[in-house]
Amino acid sequence: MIRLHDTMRREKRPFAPADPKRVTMYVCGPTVYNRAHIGNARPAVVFDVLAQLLRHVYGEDSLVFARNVTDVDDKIIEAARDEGVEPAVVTERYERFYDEDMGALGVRKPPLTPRATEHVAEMIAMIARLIETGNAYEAGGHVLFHVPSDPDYGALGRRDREAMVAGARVEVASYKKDPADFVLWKPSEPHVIGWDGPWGRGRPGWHIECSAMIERHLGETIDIHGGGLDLIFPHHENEIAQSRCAHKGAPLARYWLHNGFLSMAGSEKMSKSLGNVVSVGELLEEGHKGETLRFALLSAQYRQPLEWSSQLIAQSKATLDRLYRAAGEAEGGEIDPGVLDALGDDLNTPLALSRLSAIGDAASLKASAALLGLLCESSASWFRGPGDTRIDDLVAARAEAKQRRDFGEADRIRAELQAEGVMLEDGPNGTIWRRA
RNA sequence: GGCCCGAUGGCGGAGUGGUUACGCAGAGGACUGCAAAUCCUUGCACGCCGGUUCGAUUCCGGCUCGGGCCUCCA
Repeated sequence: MIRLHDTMRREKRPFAPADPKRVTMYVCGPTVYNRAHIGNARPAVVFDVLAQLLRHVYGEDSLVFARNVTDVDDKIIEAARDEGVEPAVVTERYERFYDEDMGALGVRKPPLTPRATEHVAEMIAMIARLIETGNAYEAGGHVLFHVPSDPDYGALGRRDREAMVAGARVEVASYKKDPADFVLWKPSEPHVIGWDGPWGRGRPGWHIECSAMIERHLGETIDIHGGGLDLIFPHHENEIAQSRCAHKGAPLARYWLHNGFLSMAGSEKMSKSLGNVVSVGELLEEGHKGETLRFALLSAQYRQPLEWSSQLIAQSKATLDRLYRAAGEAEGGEIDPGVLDALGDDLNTPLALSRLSAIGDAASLKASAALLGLLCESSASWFRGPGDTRIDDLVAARAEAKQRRDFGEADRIRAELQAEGVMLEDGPNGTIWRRA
């Protein structure tokens, strides 16, 4: 049984898909205008684990999982202009980086990764419907969603209109009927990327992208919608309003999941604008393995805050080393019920990780860890990477020295290897080496 | 200002109305030529003040501190 925390109800409740043969999940993906930082990786990893769990419970082919790519956006337009290239050059480059970085973290690419630019027709159709239903209006070349037309607006973030208006820190555009109204379609100047629509040449607003792509690929009401905590308002709130109003009141999602944030040692949230970010690419270049980073991201339950630090990485590496030793090259085990239970309880990954330590059978350990996307490579490649005959030769020379009880020479070789990060372990079947 | 979340040992982090995980690091021991690895043992905690209770780290209230959202943001 799976229980999930639903942001809409602020409680954990049993998960029951509308159709167990077709479990639908949508997660907000990246806006591709720069490299992903480690905080961006948290939802990718977390929902990857959830996807694996759902596949395990409902069957490999029962999960319909989409993660969008936002490839039209003002940040992208800006980045492209700065570089003097077409937006597609920017988006293609960073989409590829995103796939590489997430791949390094063991994130399986979702079966559906719809791009916004390939769904403009669907967005236009949905906007037109919203105008027909009286939930949207055209003004000053823009099309805006009229928030007061939706009495249920604000349920996800528990926010009333007064609060939204009172707290608004933005200047309200003059063409808005209501300060809370948000853009569905905005005009594009001639030199800016745009599409010809019923309201002139323009481009879609951010929120309508997700609503339209969900409708197209998953349906009107989906089982799970995920994303970061900061998307609750306004992004998810607006998605909900658009979709509900376009679908005669049908709710957009049955369960809303939101991951908590990563912070840097300095305490504040990691964000691009604060500049306290560390990109996944940088961490990999520093020599950290993707799996170590993945383990670190899973060391706290997904809704809890997690402080990112070099110590966290080191602890994760040390723990993984021990697990890889225990797992060895075993194969074909059964998934441990304790691990399954822990994951089923709102994705309690730290508890699942602790259960891993208690598993005695190596094959079962490996199978259970695989559910978390861990211990997926062979123990040998984890510790040694590509073979190295020079090290093998030195190890053999040391074995010879030990044979003639020349421990001075043996220790000298060991120290030499240690200096370059190669650790030796003498066992009953000879010496094995590994990289630190 | 409004709304929301968190506070557990040296570090990470679960969980629970009463006997308090697990991992990392540390200490002691076994093993080893010495190490490493492994195994055994071990020390260390539930922010503050009230309340409810036979009993609270766990429930309730207040406080302090930290964080998030209210603008693009995972």
